[in-house]
Amino acid sequence: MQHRSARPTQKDIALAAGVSQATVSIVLNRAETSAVPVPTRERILRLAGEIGYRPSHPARTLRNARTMTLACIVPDITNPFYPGLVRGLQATAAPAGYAVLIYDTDGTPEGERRALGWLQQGRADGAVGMFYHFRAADLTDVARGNLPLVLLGRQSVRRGGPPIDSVFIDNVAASAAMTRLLIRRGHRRIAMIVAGFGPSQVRAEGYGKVMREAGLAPQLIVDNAHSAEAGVRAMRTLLAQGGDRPTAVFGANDMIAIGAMQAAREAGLSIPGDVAIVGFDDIPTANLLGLTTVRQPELELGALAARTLIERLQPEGSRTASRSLELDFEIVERSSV
Amino acid sequence: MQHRSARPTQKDIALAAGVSQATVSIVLNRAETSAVPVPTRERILRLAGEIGYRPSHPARTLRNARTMTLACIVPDITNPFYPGLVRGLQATAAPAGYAVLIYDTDGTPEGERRALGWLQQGRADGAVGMFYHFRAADLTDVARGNLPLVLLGRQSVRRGGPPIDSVFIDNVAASAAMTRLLIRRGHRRIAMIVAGFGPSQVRAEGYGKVMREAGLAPQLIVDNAHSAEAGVRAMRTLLAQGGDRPTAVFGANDMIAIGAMQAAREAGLSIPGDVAIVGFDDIPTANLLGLTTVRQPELELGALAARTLIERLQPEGSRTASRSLELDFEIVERSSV
DNA sequence: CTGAAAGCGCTTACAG
DNA sequence: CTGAAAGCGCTTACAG
Repeated sequence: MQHRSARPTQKDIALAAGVSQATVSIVLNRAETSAVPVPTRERILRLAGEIGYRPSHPARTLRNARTMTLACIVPDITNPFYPGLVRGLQATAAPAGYAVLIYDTDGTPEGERRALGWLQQGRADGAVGMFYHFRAADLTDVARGNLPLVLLGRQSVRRGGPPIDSVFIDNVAASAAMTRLLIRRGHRRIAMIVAGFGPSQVRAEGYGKVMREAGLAPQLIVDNAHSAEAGVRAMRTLLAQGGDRPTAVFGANDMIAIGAMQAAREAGLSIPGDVAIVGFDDIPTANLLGLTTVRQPELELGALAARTLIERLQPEGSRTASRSLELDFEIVERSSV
Repeated sequence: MQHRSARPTQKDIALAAGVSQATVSIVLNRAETSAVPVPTRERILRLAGEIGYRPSHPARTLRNARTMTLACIVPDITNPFYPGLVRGLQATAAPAGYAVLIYDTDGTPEGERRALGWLQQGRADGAVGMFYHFRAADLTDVARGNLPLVLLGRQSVRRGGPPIDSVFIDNVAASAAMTRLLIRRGHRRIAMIVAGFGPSQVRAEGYGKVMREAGLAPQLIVDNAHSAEAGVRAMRTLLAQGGDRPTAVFGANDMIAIGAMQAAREAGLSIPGDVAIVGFDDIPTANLLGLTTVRQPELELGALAARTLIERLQPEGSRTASRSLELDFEIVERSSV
């Protein structure tokens, strides 16, 4: 009962059909009916069905040097931005025959290193990933192993080395636009809550630029995570400033912004009456909470990343130079401003 | 530049070190220093480092008949309940050397069939999954292929066949408890919004039982998804009932409940003043929206599923009978009641 | 038209 | 102490 009924192989079919294993392989894989006489062909197909034959994925992988698997490397799968990305990725990958391997790096250098180690073992044919702690240069090793990489977020142009593509929205422009919106609404004391790494960096850049251009003093609160908890902590710090506290707070992502909203409400403040709060990403919750934010088209980003990766995996795919693919963002105004 | 620098293999190291490939394998894999003389050993290890050797995962998989991969099959990764589960799964799987493959079935029979097909190709050593359309009996084929399965949700006891484990909370008891809470708060007209499949079924059972015991008439609104959109649609239907409309609405999961909240607010109703709303799962957003709900410990469920699977994959693991592992739920009261 | 053979990169008995 | 060989399950030239 607990017995391992070994999975049937082509050899088993060949034995039953009285042909060679190679013939079985040909019948099962090649469309051209020409080679094998129809009766033999049909006998083989019938037996394969009866016996419950399934091709061995590991064997095919070794033989064909293709895993038919794409890896997706994310810092935190529980941040709702990423499941949307994964879904877009998978929706494009699955019809093309690719499975999706997920690595949650937890946003740590060790996690990212571990993910790269696995990639280098040939677990996937390509990867799309968001790295906080590695730059394109660090990733060249991986890409050199003939493993196409699509990075989320813009990358500096590299010369030489294997192509590394990227898909992204213009984070600097988006956070600049959001900052301008706040200024237009009359805000002068605008703080931004960021983490010291990852997407926070470019987003802080757009914010800082616009603030200085407007003659306003940027106020960055740096926490160590892109989470709601980080937002709560930072917001409490801001509120402790008393009378000088900002009238508007920009979270580097929606999770941070939502945490900030929570902390503001706990402190008895109304949004946007006492303080305006905005975020970045447009995760589903943002809509429910009325959070004004920057919409990133995560499904499209995932789908585009998958398409780019799959193109690279075509025979001629490695010929073209690195591509930087930019999608449009959108400022979504809701009730939190 | 675009050249494929083929990945180095044990053969390359052997060539450089002047030993056989088998010796390289032994040095790289076996702890016992005994067999190979220290200088040879060190030379091999040094060369392996210099040459940038990484074991080929596909080759190991074929040879060892183990993929070191666990599959996770979910109906909708964008439902925030599942990323938490995935995270718990991965946090336990990764240290044990297992990668996690994600399949989003979209809750459709085709999606589930495709996932099972992939499993049968030997892409993973085991799987934890939530199936809407297949029952344990349908899954026996997969399990018979010596692929351990951990189902999310209680399964009817099966006799014979390979063991299929399950991890779950008592959904019937949980929805019964939630329904009792609403009754205790004085509600009499309590409706439940469900999908016609998946976890909705057992949850509707607990609700119906308690309602009838209390002499109240159950009112089930059946939609075809466990999404916020489904909640919006169903809530609009309920509100169209006018004066007889329910004073409390129970969503079969939090997404549905959140949709219902949205529709209620759009209709100008206050929560819980005009209508109480409760959900099921306790996704992160529930906390932010003040939704009273049933807490499922998703991280623990994921971790427990991973541990159960990994135990099954041990040499003696297939000996024990099927296990049904129940975790405790918790009613989390917030402001929506 | 079909079979025998090589080989993908490993691990593991088995010889010497 | 180390090498030669077999084999995991496939695919693909290459012979006949």
